[in-house]
Amino acid sequence: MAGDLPALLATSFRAVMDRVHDQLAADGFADVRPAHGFVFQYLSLRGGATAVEIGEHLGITKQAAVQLVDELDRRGYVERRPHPSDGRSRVVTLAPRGWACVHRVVELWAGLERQWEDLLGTERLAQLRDDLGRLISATSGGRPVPLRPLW
Amino acid sequence: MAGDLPALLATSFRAVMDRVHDQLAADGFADVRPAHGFVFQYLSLRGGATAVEIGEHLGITKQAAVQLVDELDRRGYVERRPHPSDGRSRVVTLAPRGWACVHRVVELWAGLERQWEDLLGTERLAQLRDDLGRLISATSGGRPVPLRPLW
DNA sequence: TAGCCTTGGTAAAGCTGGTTGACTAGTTCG
DNA sequence: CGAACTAGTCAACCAGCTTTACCAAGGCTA
Repeated sequence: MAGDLPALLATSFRAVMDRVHDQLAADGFADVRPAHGFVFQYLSLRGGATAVEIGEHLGITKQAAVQLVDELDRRGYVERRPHPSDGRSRVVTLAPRGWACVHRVVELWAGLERQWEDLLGTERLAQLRDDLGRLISATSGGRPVPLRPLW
Repeated sequence: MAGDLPALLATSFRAVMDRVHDQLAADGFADVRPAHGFVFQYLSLRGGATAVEIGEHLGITKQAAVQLVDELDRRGYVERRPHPSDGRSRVVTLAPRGWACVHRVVELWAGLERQWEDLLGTERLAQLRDDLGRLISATSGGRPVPLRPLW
C-alpha cells in the first residue's frame, strides 16, 4: 500500500519499545522509559556526559534533561560528580544499577536483532539498516535529527 | 553497528514527521500535529469514525480522543453529526478544510516516497516496507500495535 | 587584567496532552 | 423486562516538557 511508510515507522518503533519494556519490567526495571534507555546507551558509549549533552542527544531542553537525570540519580541508575577542570559542569556517569540495566538492554536489543535476522536474513537486515540510514539523511537534509518522536 | 536499530527507527520516524510538518506549515496547516495527520488519513479511508474508534486507532483513551476531535472541530478540520441508528454515538467526518489537509498530506507522503524510490530503487523500497511489516508482526506477536510512540 | 560575552546548571511557573474514575444515556441480549 | 454493555461527558489530576529568568564559572579580547 502506498503512503503507509510513516505508519510503518511509527508502529515498528512502538512495537520494539513495548517489547523491550515488557522484558525489562520482568527483570525489575519497570521504571525505565525508552528515553532512559537511550541515555544509558549514550553514557555507556561515551563514558560520561553533561546534562546539556544529554539534552542535545535526546532532543529536549537542558532543563528537561537535568530533571530526567535527577530522577535517574534518585533511583540509583546514574551518579554525578563535579567536572575535573570546569567548575560549572557536572559529569553524569552510569552507576552500578545503570550498568546492570544497560547490559540487559543491549542483550535484549541483540536478541531482537537475532530474531529479525532469522526472519529476514542477514543481508536483508543489513539492507534495512542501511536503507533507514540513507532515508534519514536524505529526508533530514543533513541536519541532526532529534531522537525523541514528537506526537 | 549492532544495536542501533531502535535509534534508527526513532530517528527515521522523527525525520519524516518533521519534514512533513515543515511543508504543511508552509501551506497554512501549521497547527496540525502527526496525530492529526493519522486521524485525517484514517477518516479519509473509512469515510467516518466514532471517537472511540479514533482512540483505538491512535492508541489513546477515548477521553483523549474526544478532546482531540473537539480541537479539530473547533479549527474546522472535522465535523460531527449524530449517528443515524445509534443514539449514543456521534460520527466524525472530514470537513472541507480537513479534506484539503489530507490531500496535501497524501501528496507530501507520495512525494517523499518518490524521493526514497529514487534513492533506494523501487525494489529496495518495497523490501523496506515489507521488512518493516514483518518485523512489526514478529515483534508484537500479532497483538495490535498502537500508532502513538511512547517516550 | 578588566570587561564582556558565552556556557553549564538551577529555579519556578505554566502548559500540553494525555490518564483515571465516576457518571449518564442509549443499546443489546437472555 | 432487567442486566450487562457501550458511547460519550465531566472533572480531577499528572507527567513531561517548555519558557523565562537567573547565577556563577569560563574564555576571549583590548
